Amino acid sequence: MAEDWTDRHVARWKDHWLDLGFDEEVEAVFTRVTRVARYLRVAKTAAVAEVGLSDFEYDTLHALMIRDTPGSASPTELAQEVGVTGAGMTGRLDGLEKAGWVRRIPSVDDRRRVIVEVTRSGMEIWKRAMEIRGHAEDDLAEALTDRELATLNRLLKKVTVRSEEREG
Amino acid sequence: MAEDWTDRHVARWKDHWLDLGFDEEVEAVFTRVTRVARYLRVAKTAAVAEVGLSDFEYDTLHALMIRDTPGSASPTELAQEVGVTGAGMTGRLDGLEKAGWVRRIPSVDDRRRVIVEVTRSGMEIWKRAMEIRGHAEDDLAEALTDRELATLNRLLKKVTVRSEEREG
DNA sequence: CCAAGGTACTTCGCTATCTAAGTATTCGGC
DNA sequence: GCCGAATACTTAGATAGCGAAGTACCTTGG
Repeated sequence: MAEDWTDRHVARWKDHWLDLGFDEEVEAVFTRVTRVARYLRVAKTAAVAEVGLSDFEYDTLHALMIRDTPGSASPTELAQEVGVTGAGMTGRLDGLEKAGWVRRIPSVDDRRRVIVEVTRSGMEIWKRAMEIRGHAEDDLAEALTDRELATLNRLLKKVTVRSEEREG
Repeated sequence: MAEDWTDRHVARWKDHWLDLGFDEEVEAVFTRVTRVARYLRVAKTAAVAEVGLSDFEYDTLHALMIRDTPGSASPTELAQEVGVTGAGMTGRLDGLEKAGWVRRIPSVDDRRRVIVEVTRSGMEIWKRAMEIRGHAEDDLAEALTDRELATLNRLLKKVTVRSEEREG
């Protein structure tokens, strides 16, 4: 199999790492994970741009949709799920609300709270973006057989389980 | 094996995806890749903060060091390698230069060009950050046996090879 | 050898996001 | 039942990064 960027990277740095105590295999795995994630991010950005969404708009709508209570959440919950601060989420929601993709509803039982709800048009644009994004992912997945995909999934899960332990 | 976030995510959305034509296994794999990358990013941020570097400072020094010509590059090359625009790199280098971690040297044979060079202190702080970051990665890698790590690497490479084809 | 176009970097104005502080509301112990 | 602490969200000010325009320099074709 041909070389990838990571192979060249590792070959170049093998010697330098000796005194840093780096494990070649570990470095390669995480370099590849990071590079796949980076590719996915760029591909996603391009995909969602096709329907007129910017990256962070899609991410916010996506977080809103894939919850236990799809299409409804508090700003704080959304902020945690997409990994931005509360202030950042306020800004995102301002934009989404102005575009008509979500609306803010004051909570009745706790007047500090706000309920964010996706609108019909918000749901629709998200679905369209999802679809295009899915094609990009399917295309990448074709690099693997079904069996390989299952193995990859199994091994990755071992890693995510540990990472989620670490996150607490 | 216990559930991870992705398992719950997929279980929740299986039904909704039917009409979007999503493959459960593909979605799970890329969700996990993204989540591992996110964990690595957060862990790296914490690691490099310990030596007093912010994320983007470390990334820039790192790109400068892991090249064919370690410790020396043009702003444009660095910008491409870390994935920011030229303007962004100008800003980053301003900061790094002020901190004394790199210096800008005007090129003699082409006076449009600038050569960015790491300084002694820049190299040292990068190495210290590298080391701490390495521990975080090793810790995560312990979720796998050597054999599993090798398999994961082999399968991930198939994916990166394809992604690099797509990137052209 | 000069003009037109390309390249390398920087500056400028704008946006998304951050931290910290502010506002409004609810909770909990006395 | 009240007052201090906690919670939910927003506002304010600062910063990193983007795209586009600007500056300086090099290259190339006539």
